[in-house]
Amino acid sequence: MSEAEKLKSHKRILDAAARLMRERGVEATSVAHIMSAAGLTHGGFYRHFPSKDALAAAAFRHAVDGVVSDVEQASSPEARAQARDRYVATYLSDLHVKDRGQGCPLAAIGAEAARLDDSLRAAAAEAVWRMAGLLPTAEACGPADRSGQGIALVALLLGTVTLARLAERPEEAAAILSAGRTGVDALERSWPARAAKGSRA
Amino acid sequence: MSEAEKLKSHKRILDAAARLMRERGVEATSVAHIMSAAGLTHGGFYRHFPSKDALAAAAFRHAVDGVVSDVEQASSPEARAQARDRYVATYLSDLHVKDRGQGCPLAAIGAEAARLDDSLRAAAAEAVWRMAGLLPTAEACGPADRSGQGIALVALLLGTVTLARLAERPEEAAAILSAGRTGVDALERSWPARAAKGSRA
DNA sequence: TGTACATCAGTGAACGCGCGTTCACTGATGTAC
DNA sequence: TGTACATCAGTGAACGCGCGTTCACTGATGTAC
Repeated sequence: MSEAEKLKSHKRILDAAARLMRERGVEATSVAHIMSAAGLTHGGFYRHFPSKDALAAAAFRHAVDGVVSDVEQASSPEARAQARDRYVATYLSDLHVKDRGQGCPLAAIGAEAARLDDSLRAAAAEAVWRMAGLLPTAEACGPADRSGQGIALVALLLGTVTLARLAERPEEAAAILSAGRTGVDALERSWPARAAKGSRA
Repeated sequence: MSEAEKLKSHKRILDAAARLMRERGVEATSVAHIMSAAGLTHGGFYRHFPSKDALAAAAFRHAVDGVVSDVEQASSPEARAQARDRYVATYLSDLHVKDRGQGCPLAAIGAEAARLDDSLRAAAAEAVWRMAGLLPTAEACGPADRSGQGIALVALLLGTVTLARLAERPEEAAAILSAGRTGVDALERSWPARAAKGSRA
């Protein structure tokens, strides 16, 4: 049992947890199930993580890494803009609605993270700002509130996929995704400058 | 034990379930806990509902009723428009972020509903269209796709509150709510007509 | 190079606990006569 | 009006089960000499 093999096991556990927790929820996924999916037995779990809560937080960060790395690692502004547009298109795709296990962890378990262990909540809160940082566009004219625009885009994306996952018929899900795309266009096109307190008339 | 008393018990169970399931999630709320909150013991539960799943679906609908009735029952178009604006303002309020137990069930347990019992999923899917029907504005010029606008507004509202609930510090939550408000303004102001397939350039 | 030993990843039985559901029972209700 | 009886909401013990976590053990690794 070399150190390298332990690291491999560790990664398999993280991968399995990140997938299963997004597919079934954090509470509904048991330590034994995760270990079994990683090709191990449940007893060895505590050689890798001090608790299920600690694993949940680590798995959440691991899932975020997998989802945002494409955009974050773009080498030029042009490549980044392209990766960003690809990210939005993939986010609002039929595949993302069906494949919870590899999708956005905020959409899959964000609401659950808010009421479970605090380290999981903190991991999810980090993900909010990390994802929001990827999304603002330069298209809005004038001194746009880019941070607010990023947050609103994350909220719209997350909400759209959450709604689409509730639809029974594929046409309903498609209509919801389409509405989300139109909404994204609107937020990209006309985002205002940072407003004085209370932006509503 | 009169029939009226049974109805009172039934309503107490529904009220307790609707609140607790929104506060703690469906799976994390036990039948015994709900019955105890309703002032009863767990054994009597099955005189009221055939299963916990059936209760979850009924409680979800009950929660939706409580949340949308104000707008749906408005007697005139003017009263309805006012109620709608109040609804949006309340939705994106600090109180809603803190008070999950009385808030929007889609924001609290929508993602969970998508992967649990099918009757719960169906109840949540109904709520999507019901809420989306309340929100479109007449402000957009031309033949706007009102149905899509309603869906996008629900998605943005739900997503914004989900993100705000993850924030640790009150200022972060306030910034997220403010971004959501600005986003709602943008979607109200400039929603296009129903687009031909594939609205992105 | 060969041997004794400490380390520790992984195993699988065991723990105490809370879950959803069942069931024999209680006792108040309302009807039949 | 008074009595016998069926109904059934609610009680609380019990069921089988899966959970997170612990622990004695196994056996391969790598170091000390």
